[in-house]
Amino acid sequence: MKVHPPYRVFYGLADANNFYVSCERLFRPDLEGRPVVVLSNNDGCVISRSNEAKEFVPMGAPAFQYEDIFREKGVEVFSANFALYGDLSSRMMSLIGSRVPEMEVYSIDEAFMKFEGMDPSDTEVRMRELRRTVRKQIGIPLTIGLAPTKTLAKVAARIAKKFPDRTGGVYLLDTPEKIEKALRWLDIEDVHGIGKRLAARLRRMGVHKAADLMRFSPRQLRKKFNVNLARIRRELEGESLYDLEMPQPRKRIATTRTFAENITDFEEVRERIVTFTAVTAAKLRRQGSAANFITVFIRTNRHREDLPQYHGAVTLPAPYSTDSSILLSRLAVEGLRKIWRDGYAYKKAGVIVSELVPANQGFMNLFVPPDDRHRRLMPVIDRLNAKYGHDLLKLGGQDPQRTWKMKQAKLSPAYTTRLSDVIRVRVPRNFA
DNA sequence: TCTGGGGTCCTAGGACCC
DNA sequence: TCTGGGGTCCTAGGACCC
Repeated sequence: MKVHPPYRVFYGLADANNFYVSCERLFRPDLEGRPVVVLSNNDGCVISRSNEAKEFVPMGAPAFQYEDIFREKGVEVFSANFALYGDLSSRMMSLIGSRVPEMEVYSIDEAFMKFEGMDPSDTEVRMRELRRTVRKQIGIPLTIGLAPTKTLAKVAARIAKKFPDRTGGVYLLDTPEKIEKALRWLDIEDVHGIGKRLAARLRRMGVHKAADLMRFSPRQLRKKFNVNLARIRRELEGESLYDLEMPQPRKRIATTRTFAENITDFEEVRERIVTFTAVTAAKLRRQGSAANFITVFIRTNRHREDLPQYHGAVTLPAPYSTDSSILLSRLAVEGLRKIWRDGYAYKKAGVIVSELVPANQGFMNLFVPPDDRHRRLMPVIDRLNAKYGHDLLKLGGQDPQRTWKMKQAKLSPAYTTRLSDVIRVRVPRNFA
């Protein structure tokens, strides 16, 4: 059922270009026009690439396999600096939010917008202004797509990004003709919600472009694949099914890490698990939730076929809904003891809390009263950590020396969030 | 030697109930 | 002898996203 114009509602997608790389370039303008990549935790794999680097580094590439190429091509390499990216992201989002009627922060570098009852070409003009403002005030280059549905706004943004010269970084998909042309151009795996697996199955059925999906009715797609693909098809035809979403509390919160080295010692893993739990509990408190279950897992390096493999996981119920670092850590260590097997080289571990409820109206277990002391202690810990840094207050189970560290060989300074890292500008005496 | 982390939703299949 | 069928809940695993 094709939806015809005039479209009353338009969705916009504002998408930062190569966001992490753009954040690094902000303080290193000399890197403009040069190949730059940002690596994941532990300097493991490539998670952001400048346009120049995209030519020879695939997304997700293991960094150690590309060291020679980085050297040859003169690629500037950065360890991920999430404190910096998070801070720039929230500045960017507040600025965007102040310039549009409705916005949904979709990810660290993307926001959906909604425009109702407005003239699309006026909106386009405003989006070009917004793009300039963000570039000027935050320093981050944006791409913006506008269309009658969220899925099409993604398509529009992709076109704007692919043809910056012709679009000026903003593209409006506002007529059936333009939409059809876009869908004939767009590869099926580039449709939002269609991943590698689904794309492979679709291509085997002769669906190579987004437009080819229209040969199947939503009912057929639902039957052969799933409801989601049926919805995607309808959205691609201009029928809006996905509205802006308001921020919801997380249903699960996790802290997991790959270790820089293999660990065989129980005490070392236990210390990390306690730290992961403390971090998780702090995230829990920040969103005002309490958990009913905690999952702990440990695993060996799955890429090492020459070593014996083991993956252990266990989920334990809390005696009552809790956000206490102390109680959750106790449970986590109890779980770790259950899954621990001597003789393996552990490479990764993590903690996940689930079945979250609002902290102030948690389900009470009549037989195990919540420990009120923790309830008063935790906010104190959070305030002190916020004020003096995360390493100040630790639980008994954490190593006060913090003997372990992520590998972060190429970390940039925390320019915007740590006073000692703020850039100093020297102004000549006779300036201005 | 070195291969990320944090989320969401959907589906299939088993258990159980009436 | 006849061996139903629908609903619900739960879980594991798949698929997807950035």
